[in-house]
Amino acid sequence: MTWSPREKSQLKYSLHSPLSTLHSPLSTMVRTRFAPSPTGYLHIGGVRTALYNWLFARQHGGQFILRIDDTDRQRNVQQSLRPILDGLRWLGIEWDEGPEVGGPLGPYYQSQRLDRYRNAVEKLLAGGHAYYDYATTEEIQAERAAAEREKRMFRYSRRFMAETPADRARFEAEGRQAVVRLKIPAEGKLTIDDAIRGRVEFDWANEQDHVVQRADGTCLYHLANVVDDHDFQITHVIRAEEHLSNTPRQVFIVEALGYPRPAYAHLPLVAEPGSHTKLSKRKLDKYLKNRDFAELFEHGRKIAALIGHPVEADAFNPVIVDFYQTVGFLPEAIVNYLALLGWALDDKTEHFSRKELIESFSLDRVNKAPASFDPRKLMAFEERHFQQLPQEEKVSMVLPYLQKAGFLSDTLTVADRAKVAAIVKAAGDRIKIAGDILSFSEFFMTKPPIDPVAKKKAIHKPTEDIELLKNWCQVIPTIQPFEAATYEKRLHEFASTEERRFGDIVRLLRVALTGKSIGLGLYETAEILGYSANTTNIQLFIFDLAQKPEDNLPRSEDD
RNA sequence: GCCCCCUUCGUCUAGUGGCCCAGGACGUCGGAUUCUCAGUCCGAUAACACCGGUUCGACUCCGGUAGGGGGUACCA
Repeated sequence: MTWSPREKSQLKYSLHSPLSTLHSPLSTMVRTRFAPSPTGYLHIGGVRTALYNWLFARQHGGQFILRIDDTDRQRNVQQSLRPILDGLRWLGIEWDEGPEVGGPLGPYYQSQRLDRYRNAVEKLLAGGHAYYDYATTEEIQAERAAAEREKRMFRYSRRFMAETPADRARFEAEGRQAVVRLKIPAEGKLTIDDAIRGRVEFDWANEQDHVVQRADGTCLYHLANVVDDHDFQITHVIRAEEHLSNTPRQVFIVEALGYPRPAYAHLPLVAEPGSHTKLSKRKLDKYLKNRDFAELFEHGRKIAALIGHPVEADAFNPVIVDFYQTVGFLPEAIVNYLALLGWALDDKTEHFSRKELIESFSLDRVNKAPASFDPRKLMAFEERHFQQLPQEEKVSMVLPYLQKAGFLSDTLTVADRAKVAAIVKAAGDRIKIAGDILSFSEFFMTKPPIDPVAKKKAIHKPTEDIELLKNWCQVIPTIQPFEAATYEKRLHEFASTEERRFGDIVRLLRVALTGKSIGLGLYETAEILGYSANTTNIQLFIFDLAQKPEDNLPRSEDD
């Protein structure tokens, strides 16, 4: 069933009725959370979930909590957490409570809350909502296989359920060990009013007696999740759609424990480019076959290679946030793009500042269908946000890349900064990512390498071209002051006396000065390079032409 | 298999019964501008998954089908 926006917004308030009817200060409080498991990287889909939680909390003046789901991995948690914490901070998704921030309800690591879970299990057991089960894994598997053979749905027979101390003693005498299972009702329905999907109905008959505690006493995700959400007073559980099917068992635990039910909002998946399958970090090879994805990767790879960042590293992957941070994307652009991946304000507004997002975000305008990740559109947002940056900020963003690539030393001179500022200004919209500054390396080299293809394109007749360049070198000292405007004027005068097409001269000079066929405007290039580099680069080029005549044949028709 | 969710241009989306022979953005393709590239400007292209029903009228409501996705763990 679908809901009108009005119905939906009414739903928003009636949903978490246990809280809103309390008339306590809690009723107006919004608390959301993002609960990553420490995997060592921040997935772009995870960021979107975190972002929506954060936006929702900020909009309502509530709190955004970061909790670490490390029930499964005790080792290297801190190390695996680092990229996640750094990534979130870089994107400006700050948490009010959680790791490195603390908070009144800590600890914020599941691995440090085990006693809480144990208590909950006890309570479940005491209330008759769970039971000790002594079946072995093999026995369960056998039942499952039998069900499959008979083409009926598997449901555990509860053959080794122990509800009395006597039962327990009997099974234990056989050397069996107990897990704790949920005692799911045999029939009946469960309705969930999802803030995004509307009303969703489940049949208890389709649920399993899920295990909540292992034989060794450790507990499982769903139990921990529910207990933590309650302990942290989470009012709105906003998470990916993959959890929708798991919600019944969580609601079961919620009710069995007598907790108030939080509001649920299940977000559509972030899918692969051009598909509706969940975007995965592990399928880089597959995505690289997608032209747009490959282009983004390649763009980043070039930058990374120049700054000595390992491009074969696991985290160097456009599915992972680290990629964008490494090559110099703007957090604002990523946030803007991701906000729109599954949500829209209206039929035209696309460009949002963080503040605007906080003001206009709403759960009831979140879409239901999976949204595929479009590298191209992300890039478009990056371009737009970068364009709007003040010159000074562009310069500050770009400088570290020149330093990392070894074009500038760690201690910057005023002249360095001025030069970079001039390049950034002349580059205009050519710089889209901070790392793009590295495509203007010619300004930082005493002898820029000459691109053979560029050279071939610019050369017509080597001897005449050399002659032309020599003549131009005679003119250079007369360019006073040595600036773009005067350079342009002299060059036009020069072109008319030489009787060569202006475009040809420009092309030739560009290669002579920079070694490339593409670059900034020629006059600006000349000005930034300065008087001496102008003459020496041209002389080096002439030398190159004279040395390797075989390379300098005029290009043929089919070139 | 069973359960749940989803379905508007290639992609992100607007659309809450007549405003829609469907609007915006990215892309793509043309064209203009410039010394290259980027940008900018102008134009074009392209979608309501399908079948029934309800209604004077359906992208919008209902039913079904198909397709896609998720779940079904002593993973999270």
